[in-house]
Amino acid sequence: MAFTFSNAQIADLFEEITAALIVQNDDRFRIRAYENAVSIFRQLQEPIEYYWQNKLLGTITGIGTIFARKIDELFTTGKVAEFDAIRQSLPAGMFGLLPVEGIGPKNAFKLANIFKLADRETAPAKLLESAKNGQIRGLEGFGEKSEAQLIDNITRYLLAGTVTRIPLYRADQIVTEIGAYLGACPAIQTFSPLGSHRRRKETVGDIDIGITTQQPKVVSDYVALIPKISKIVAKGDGMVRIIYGEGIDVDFKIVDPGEWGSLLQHFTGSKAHNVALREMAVTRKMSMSEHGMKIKGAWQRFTQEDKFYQSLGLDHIPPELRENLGEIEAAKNHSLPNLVTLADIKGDLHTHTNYGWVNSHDAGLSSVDELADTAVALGYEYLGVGDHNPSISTYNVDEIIKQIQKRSRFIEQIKNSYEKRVKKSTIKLFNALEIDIRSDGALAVPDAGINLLDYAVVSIHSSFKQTAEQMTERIIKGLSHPKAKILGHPTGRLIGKRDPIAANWDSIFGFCVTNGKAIEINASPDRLDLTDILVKKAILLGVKLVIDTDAHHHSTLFGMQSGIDVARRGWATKADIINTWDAAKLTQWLIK
DNA sequence: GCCGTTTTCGGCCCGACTGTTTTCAGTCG
Ligand SMILES: Nc1nc2c(ncn2[C@H]2C[C@H](O)[C@@H](COP(=O)(O)OP(=O)(O)OP(=O)(O)O)O2)c(=O)[nH]1
Ligand SMILES: [Mg+2]
Ligand SMILES: [Mg+2]
Ligand SMILES: [Zn+2]
Repeated sequence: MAFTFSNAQIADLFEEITAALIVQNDDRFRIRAYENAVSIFRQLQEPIEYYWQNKLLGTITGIGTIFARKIDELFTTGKVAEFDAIRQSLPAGMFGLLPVEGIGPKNAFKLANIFKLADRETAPAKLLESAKNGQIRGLEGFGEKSEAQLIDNITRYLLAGTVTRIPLYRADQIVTEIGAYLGACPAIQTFSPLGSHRRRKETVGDIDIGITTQQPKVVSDYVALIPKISKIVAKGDGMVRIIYGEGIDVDFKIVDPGEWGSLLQHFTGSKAHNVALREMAVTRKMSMSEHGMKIKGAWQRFTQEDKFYQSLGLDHIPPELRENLGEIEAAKNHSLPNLVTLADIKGDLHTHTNYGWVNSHDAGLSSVDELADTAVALGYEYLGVGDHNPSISTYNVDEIIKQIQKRSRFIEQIKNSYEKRVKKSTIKLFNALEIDIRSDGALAVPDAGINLLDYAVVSIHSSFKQTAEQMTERIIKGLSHPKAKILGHPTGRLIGKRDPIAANWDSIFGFCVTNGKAIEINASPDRLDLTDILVKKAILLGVKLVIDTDAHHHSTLFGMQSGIDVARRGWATKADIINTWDAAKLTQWLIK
C-alpha cells in the first residue's frame, strides 16, 4: 500500500468537493450527502484506511457504494480522478478562502475568479490587498459594508491562523465567566450552556448559550455589551453571535420561556441528531424546530425538553448520547442505557504519590496520607497508591527490585498507621505502580518487582510512532503479565499536542475481554482517553473499563467528572466500569 | 449520494441574520 491518507486529509478532500459541487449548483441532496460524509470522517476515531483494508466502509451509515469506491480509488491510486477533474475546473485560490468567516463556496469562487487567485496559500492575503484598495465594493453582489466585513474577517483569519477547537475544561472556564455576566441581568429568566459543551464533547468549536426572557431586545443589547467582546458577528432579537476574548465564537439564542424545552433540544444538538429527529417528525406529518412542534399548521410549545422528546414517542435522551449513533432508536425502544454517574464511583486506581525514588516520569506531589484522606473525603472504598516505575536509566535491575521491596514495606507501614489514625475509615489501599511498556513490549520492571505489587497500570510513554501492528503487539505483550490489569491512557494522545497512537483496537479489546484486563478512561483534561467512540466499541465487545484521575496531587482526585463525561459519551453503564464495584468484588477481580 | 418496521424509488430539517436585493441568495447555526 504505497498510498496513505489520514482521516483529516480525506475529510478535507471531501469538504473541497462539497464546495465545488455547491459552486456548480449540483443537486442539493448530493451536496448534503457529501457534507454528511465530511462530518462522519471527522468523527471517526479509527483510520478510514483501517475500514478500507477490512472492507468495513459499507458498514458506516452515510457511506454508500459510491463513496466507498472513491475511497478505494484514493488508497489504490493515490487520487480520485473525478475529484481532481472537479477541482481543476475551479481556481485553486478559492479553497484558500473558504476558512475565512463569512466566505462560503459561492463567494470564494467568485472572488478567486475575479482576482485570479491561483494559489490557495496566498489567496487570503492577496484578496485582502484588493479589498483594502477598494476593489470589492463595486462588484455585483458586494458593497461598502461587505467589503469592510471582508477586510475584517480576512485580517482576523490571518492573525488567528488555523482553527483549533477549545478543550472542554477551558470551555468550562469561559462558560463560568460568561455565566457571571448573564446572571447579573434582571431581564434574563434562565440561561444554560448548550451545544457540544452540554454534550460534554472533549473539545468544543464554540460556546453555545440558550437564554429565556420576556424582553428579547433588552437581553440582546445586554449580551452585546459583555466585557472582553471582540466583535459582534450577527445580532437580532432571537440571537447574538460574537467573537469573545482571544477569538472564541460565542452563540447566544434568546427565546420566550414558553419555548425553553424546544430550544434546549435544538441548541444542544448535535446537528446530525437534530436532523434525524426532524426527519422522524416529517414522517409523522409534523415539523419541529427550536420553536416547538408544528402539527397541522398549529405550533405546540414545550417548556420541558423531555416533553418535547415525548411528543415524538421518545424517552429523554441524555445529552452525551446525542450524536445520531443509535440513541434515537434506543429512545424509541425504551432501551437507552442507564449511564454511569459520578456518584457510582467507589475508588481511584491510578494515582501518583511523592514517594522519593527517581520516577521514570513526573512524580506526584502529595503524600500517601494526603491522597488517602482525600479519597476518604470522597467517600471512596479503595485507592490505588501509585508511582511511576523507578527510572531504568537511574537504577539497574537489582536496584529496581530493592526499591520496590522498600516501597512495599513503606506502604505496608502507612496502611497500618493510617488505619490507626483514621479509625472510622475502612478504605482499602492498594500497592500499585504505573509501569512503562517499553518499545518492544517488555515492562520496565522485572517480574520479581512486579510480583510485590497488588496490580500494575501499564502504559505507553515512549515510541509513540510505531506502526499499528507493532503497537498492538507491544500493548498485548505489556498486558500479558498477570499483575498488569489496567492499560493506562491507552491512546497516548494529548489534546491539541500529541496525536493518538496507531493501534488495532479490535485486537486489543479482544485480548482484554479474554484475559480480564481493564482499559482506562484517563480523566486528565488533556488526555480523556480511551476516547468516547472507542469506549462505546469496547463496551459492545464486553471490555471492562476503569475511570482514573491519574492524580499527581491529592486535589486532582476531585477531577473524576471529566472521565465520567467520556464514559457516558461511550454509553457506559455502572456495570462496565470496575471502579463502581464495591471493594470485595473489585479486589477479587483486580488482585492476582 | 444515501437509505428503507408503509418504500430499492422517491424522498431528503429548519431557521436567523446580513447585505444588497426589488424579492432573495449566501452563510451559518
Ligand atoms: N436542525 C439543525 N440544527 C443545527 C444545525 N447546525 C447546528 N445546529 C444546532 C445543533 C448544534 O449542536 C447547535 C450548535 O451548533 P454548533 O455549530 O455550535 O455545533 P456544536 O456545538 O454541536 O459543535 P461544535 O463543537 O460547536 O463544533 O445548533 C443544522 O444545520 N440544523
Ligand atoms: Mg457549538
Ligand atoms: Mg454554535
Ligand atoms: Zn502515565
